[in-house]
Amino acid sequence: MSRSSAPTLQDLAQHLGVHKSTVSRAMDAERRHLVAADLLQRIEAAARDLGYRPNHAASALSRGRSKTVGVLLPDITNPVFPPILRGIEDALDEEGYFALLANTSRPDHSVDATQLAIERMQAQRVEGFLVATATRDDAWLDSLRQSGAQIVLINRTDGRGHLPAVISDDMLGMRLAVDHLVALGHKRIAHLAGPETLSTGLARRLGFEQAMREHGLSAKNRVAADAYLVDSGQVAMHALLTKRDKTHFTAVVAANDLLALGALQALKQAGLSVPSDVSVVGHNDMQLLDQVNPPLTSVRIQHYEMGRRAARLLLDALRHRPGSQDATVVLRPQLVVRASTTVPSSV
Amino acid sequence: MSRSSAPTLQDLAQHLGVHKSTVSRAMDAERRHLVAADLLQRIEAAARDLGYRPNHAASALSRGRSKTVGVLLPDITNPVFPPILRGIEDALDEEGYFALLANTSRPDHSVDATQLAIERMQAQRVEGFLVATATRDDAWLDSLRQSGAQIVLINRTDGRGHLPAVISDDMLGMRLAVDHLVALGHKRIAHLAGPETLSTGLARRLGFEQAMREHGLSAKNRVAADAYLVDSGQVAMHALLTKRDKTHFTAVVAANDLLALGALQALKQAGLSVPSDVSVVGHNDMQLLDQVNPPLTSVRIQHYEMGRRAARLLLDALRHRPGSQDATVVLRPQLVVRASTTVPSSV
DNA sequence: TTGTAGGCGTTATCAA
DNA sequence: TTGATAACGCCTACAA
Repeated sequence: MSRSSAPTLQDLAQHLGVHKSTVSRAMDAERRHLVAADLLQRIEAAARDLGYRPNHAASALSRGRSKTVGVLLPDITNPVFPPILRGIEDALDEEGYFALLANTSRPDHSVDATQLAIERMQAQRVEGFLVATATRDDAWLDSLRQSGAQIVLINRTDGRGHLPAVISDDMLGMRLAVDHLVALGHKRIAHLAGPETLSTGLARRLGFEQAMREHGLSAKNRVAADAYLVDSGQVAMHALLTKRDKTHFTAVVAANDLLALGALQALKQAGLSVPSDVSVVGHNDMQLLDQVNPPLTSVRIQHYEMGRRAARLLLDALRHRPGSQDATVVLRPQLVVRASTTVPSSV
Repeated sequence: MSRSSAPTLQDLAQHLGVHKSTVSRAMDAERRHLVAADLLQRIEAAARDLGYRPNHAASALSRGRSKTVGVLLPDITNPVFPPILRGIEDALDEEGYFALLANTSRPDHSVDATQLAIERMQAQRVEGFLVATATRDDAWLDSLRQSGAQIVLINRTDGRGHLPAVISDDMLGMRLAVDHLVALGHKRIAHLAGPETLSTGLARRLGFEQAMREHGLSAKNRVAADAYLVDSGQVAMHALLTKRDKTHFTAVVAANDLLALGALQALKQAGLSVPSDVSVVGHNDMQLLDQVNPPLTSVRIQHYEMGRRAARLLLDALRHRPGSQDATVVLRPQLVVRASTTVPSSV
């Protein structure tokens, strides 16, 4: 009597002396009302007793929906992504979906990890893609889209802006940072920019320039880091420091927290102290930023919400719900003031 | 001629005038040699042309393997888990597997999130589970195991130690911390313990006690935090400070980095400075710990390796490979000395 | 070396 | 309200 493998609809049906179609109906919330109330109860009881578990693979095959979406991240180990992923999974969870994750940045740049990941995901018949790895010139995004895949971008947009996306208002974020510094009395403010291959790098640089312009200040003091990494920030800051004399600026707005941390190190090495000599502002407000030395003023981005909204948008599209298709959702950042910014010492 | 949906083996076969079984064989590395070389070439070419993608749901149904494993984490947002997950995914990736992730700690403790996650995963027919959420008295783990599921624990063990697990040597970790402090000249060392419902909390407390005993020192100075959180650490440290006079100890070994950060805050509030008044050691060496103030000495755990090895162990079990089944892999931690520890000031 | 037939567990469409 | 039948796409015998 002990079955070696999991019981099926057929087993249940046989056990109850009804047809499997009936049991199938009983299992589906949408069609449960077509089944007689008492029979329904017996079926549910039997399902519990025999420990019935629906076989997703069979259902996926039959209805052509895998209840699965692909998520492309550079690297979950980068502190901005965990909250985004958590937001995605919470939203997917509500509709019974799972995320298939791929970390596309690999130590060995042997093969195109992105392409491989996409192929594996397509074999799994994911119903759509959430992409947090877009650069401004990704060809694969276009061809993926043209193959009919549903896509929602997160945090970054592609070059054309053709794809639906959920991002943070990067221009606004930079304005908040600049306004804050100007209010403190700063006039000579430098920008530690991110890579311009990423939409965030570009948008934040533009945002910085515009904000400075609005205050009638020069935005010439700039370097770009080649990646959003602490080391890159340190190198870039160092370059900025040696390029000009040290007192050429009294504050630095970094395009990203990791860059800001690198800047902190470079400033320290140059014998400058933060914030008394130079004020520093980061971007993202990632975890533990309140514990560093000094606690970093930063532009807080709604990472969790970004993931959640993106997943919702994708699910809406999959259900052919009206939901703001082909829309770009722009979330509002917020300045978090901590100890790394203060009034300029030497005016 | 344009097909609306993805081409199948059947489509390919028809296109080539062969039978779908032949095409099926050509697609499988294990049985490819049974197909004539020239035919194989034509099949591969056609597959490329038509853009054939294997349908995973169909193959999963047919062979009863989903190529998917379930991963249970408390919360990916906790900084210890991203590297573990990355290790898991890198290992799974190599064998064509995907991870289905569930964050079991939810703001609303409405229903048992773990139970729900497991059910959803079982419906997806995951082939096994990687569990990083075990407490020392989890009943569900036993019943899951008894239902025939393959399980490998990560970072924490269950109470009985019946299940295969990959953990860090917590006793050794504490000894490294204590030895370091004793070598610096500390004699009165306190322990900021973690919850004893978790195997790590217990093992680290025992490790602390044993290490102290080996040095002929008293291990009486202890408090336990109720969770591995900064706030809990602060509260617990505060309790320890008020319970006795402040100079009752010259160093604190925390069971976890977040607790150590909380301790840092509590000490600061009490007007004590680290490390000149009190030395502090953390555990885990999570990211950015080198950026906090002061940079924290900590016991580094091989998180990435832990995830990777656990996933490998599970895959080995699934393949019925000999692989050290039912074994517990214990990884070696390493002390990372930074600025939060120094010689005791008042001896 | 290739073809045939049947089944994996579920859902959809009809018919009763 | 329930039952019968035929897919869904692939895989595994077994036969040719």
